[in-house]
Amino acid sequence: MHSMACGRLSSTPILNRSKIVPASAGMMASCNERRTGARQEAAGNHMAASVKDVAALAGVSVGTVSNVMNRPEKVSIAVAARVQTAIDQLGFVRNDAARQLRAGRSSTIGLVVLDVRNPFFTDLARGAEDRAAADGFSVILGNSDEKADREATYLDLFEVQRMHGVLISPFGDITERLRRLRERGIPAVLVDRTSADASFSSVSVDDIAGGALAVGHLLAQGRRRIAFIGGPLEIQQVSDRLDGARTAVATHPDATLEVIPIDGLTVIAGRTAGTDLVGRAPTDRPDAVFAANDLVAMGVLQALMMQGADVRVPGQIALIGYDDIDFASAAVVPLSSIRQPSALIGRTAVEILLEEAADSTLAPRQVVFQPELVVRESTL
Amino acid sequence: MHSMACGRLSSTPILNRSKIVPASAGMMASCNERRTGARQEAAGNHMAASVKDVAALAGVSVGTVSNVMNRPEKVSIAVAARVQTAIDQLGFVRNDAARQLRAGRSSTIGLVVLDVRNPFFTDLARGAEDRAAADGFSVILGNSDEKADREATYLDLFEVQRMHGVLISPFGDITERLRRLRERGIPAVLVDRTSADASFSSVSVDDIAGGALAVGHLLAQGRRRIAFIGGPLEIQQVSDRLDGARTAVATHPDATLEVIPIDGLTVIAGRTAGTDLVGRAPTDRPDAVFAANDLVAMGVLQALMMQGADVRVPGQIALIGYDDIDFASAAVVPLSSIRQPSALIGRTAVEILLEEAADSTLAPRQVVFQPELVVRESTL
DNA sequence: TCCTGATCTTAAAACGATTCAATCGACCTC
DNA sequence: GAGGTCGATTGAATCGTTTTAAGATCAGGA
Repeated sequence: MHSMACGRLSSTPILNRSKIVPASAGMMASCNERRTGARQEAAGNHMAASVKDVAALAGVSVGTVSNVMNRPEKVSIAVAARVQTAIDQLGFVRNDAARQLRAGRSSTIGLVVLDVRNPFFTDLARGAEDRAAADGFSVILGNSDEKADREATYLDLFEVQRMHGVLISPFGDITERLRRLRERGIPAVLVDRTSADASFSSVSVDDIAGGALAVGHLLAQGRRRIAFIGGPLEIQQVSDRLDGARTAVATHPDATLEVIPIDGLTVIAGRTAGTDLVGRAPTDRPDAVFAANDLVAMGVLQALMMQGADVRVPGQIALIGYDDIDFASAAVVPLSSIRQPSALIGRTAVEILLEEAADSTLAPRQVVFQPELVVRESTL
Repeated sequence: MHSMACGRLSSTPILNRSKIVPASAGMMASCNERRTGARQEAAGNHMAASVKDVAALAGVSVGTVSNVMNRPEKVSIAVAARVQTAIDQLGFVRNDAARQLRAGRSSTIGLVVLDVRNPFFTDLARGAEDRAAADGFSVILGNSDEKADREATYLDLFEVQRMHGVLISPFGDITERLRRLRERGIPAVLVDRTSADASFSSVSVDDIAGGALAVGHLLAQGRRRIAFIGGPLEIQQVSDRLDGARTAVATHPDATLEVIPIDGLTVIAGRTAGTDLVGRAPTDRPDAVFAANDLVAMGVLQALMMQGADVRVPGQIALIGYDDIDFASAAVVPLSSIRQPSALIGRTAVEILLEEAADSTLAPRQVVFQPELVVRESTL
């Protein structure tokens, strides 16, 4: 491990069938290393100062130094000032490991999300961080990437670190694992998912309401021949959104709902379904499409707007997505969508977590937020 | 903090001018809370077991228990088995705070990235995690979101946690801050950026080469009237890519480079520039476009492929982007792009970091990787 | 003067894992 | 059987902070 030579490391594997040509032929990822002659000032490492050093410099006891930092009201202003000066002078920074050891647990909250690239989760994380910071807690973020082993690795890490608590959008069934954490004094709150047996608190969004909201909007715009494009239906979120769509359609006697299943929530799958619509006789087409998420919606939009396709959005077909990702507003025709209150979910989850961490006898709670409709050009 | 009432929390602020309609009128984000009657099994919290408990149960000393976990070769098989049984039986999990306190520093590496939504950084993080795990280290991820205060908050956290080391794609000029960390024994390695005065190791990608690679490919495809769309040029990455483009064009006496500046690397800006091209007389149009990144390229593509526009890609205009984001391959016309070896950067950075953590006298190194060309339909 | 509080400060005992010098056996050799 | 060697095991010291009971100092009232 100590002899990393330039170019010895293997390159990233190629992920698809595209032709790849490295910049300098012969090496997948060649590298160029430069070493500066300057070396670090020898032994600048003057052993990080401890409370003991601060106490000595300020001429007080270590207990007083601790009080200055944690309960300033217990110490006279004169002494506090003297200690503060010493702290600044030595550049003292508290050793959190020692603090945690004494405290019995960390003042950090662990958050594991399914996909850190998804703006929903980053916004959620932001909300959690903000709320945690207000009470002096930090949040560290783990990305399970929908892989059980990665999820487990993070939970292990959080356990040895004796985290204050854990927020998680679970991938598999991990209630057993979470139960064990709770026995150790580490509470957990589920985000974006509900706990099957309600044994853990959760904060989630009502996807059924979201589906009803989307289709209700299409109906309110005068559309009647609705198509739902999404799948696979095994995904809870997808089937919930479809259920919502059904309930909305049921309120209009003359409205119909066509379900067009696809095999994944991707742009490509959406485009395929969209191309299919383009190929139909105009009278056979729906006059509105509800896509299970924004990626699918963008695929559909691409197909409809393609050169040669004679379908106008929203003229002939109104289109609405779900999730309100950044790209939704940057689409050729800005996309209407359903937005989830991501940051609010994060904030609320932290709030509940902190309460449970403070009082482990609290009964679990299930909080369900309602999504919001974002109207843009694609449904006007 | 102990009395969170449903609905008391304020909703997320609205980010753009879109019309927003909440699902249930009157509340921006209404919520629905359910409380289960069941309460936690009283006092299941049987105080987490410590080495002492394990030692007692196994009938050995604490030192031996520690040896079983950290230097199994120093302990007889019989005793090791006995201790392991005790560990399993008690569900013992090491308290990392105590371990760290004794060790003097954490076995965790901190990583701060500019934008956690950017696949480049998540791939980089993945590479870093994998490499770190191989040596028994963990990586925790912080998202500075290009905000100096968030960046500073993470560095503070890493300092009190006495991290083993820090990887960072810096936002502002933080060499002073990093120098302080280094004095405390926490080395830092810059990723995706080079250190101005070479006082820190860095692992980055050669954007000039990337620009040359992109345009070289266009020229090799027989294109001669190249346009570069990107901006603002103050961004180092943008101007480097443009410089690379210039050097490539200079190798062909009959090739020309038109620079079309835009005010941001967004889909919208790209579409505006693209619409401009569509408006030109066909003979005034370039026959190839190099967009400063994939978002811009997608905007350009949208404009060119729009209903009514009579421009074919790659027929009339070849198009290449930069970064190879997921969307690039899912575009209407799959987009050629320049890929950076993200995971490799992460791996290498960890490798260097671990070396420097082991030997603080090592001179800083600058490693520069070469990007790769990914050819798809848009340039064929 | 002495006592009573009030206020501020101290010293020592935790917290839990690691480490290292010391000890203990067991076995071998002379 | 004494001395030596080697491996396995022990136990006390250690890391840096927080906490707490006890101590010190001072002011004011009896």
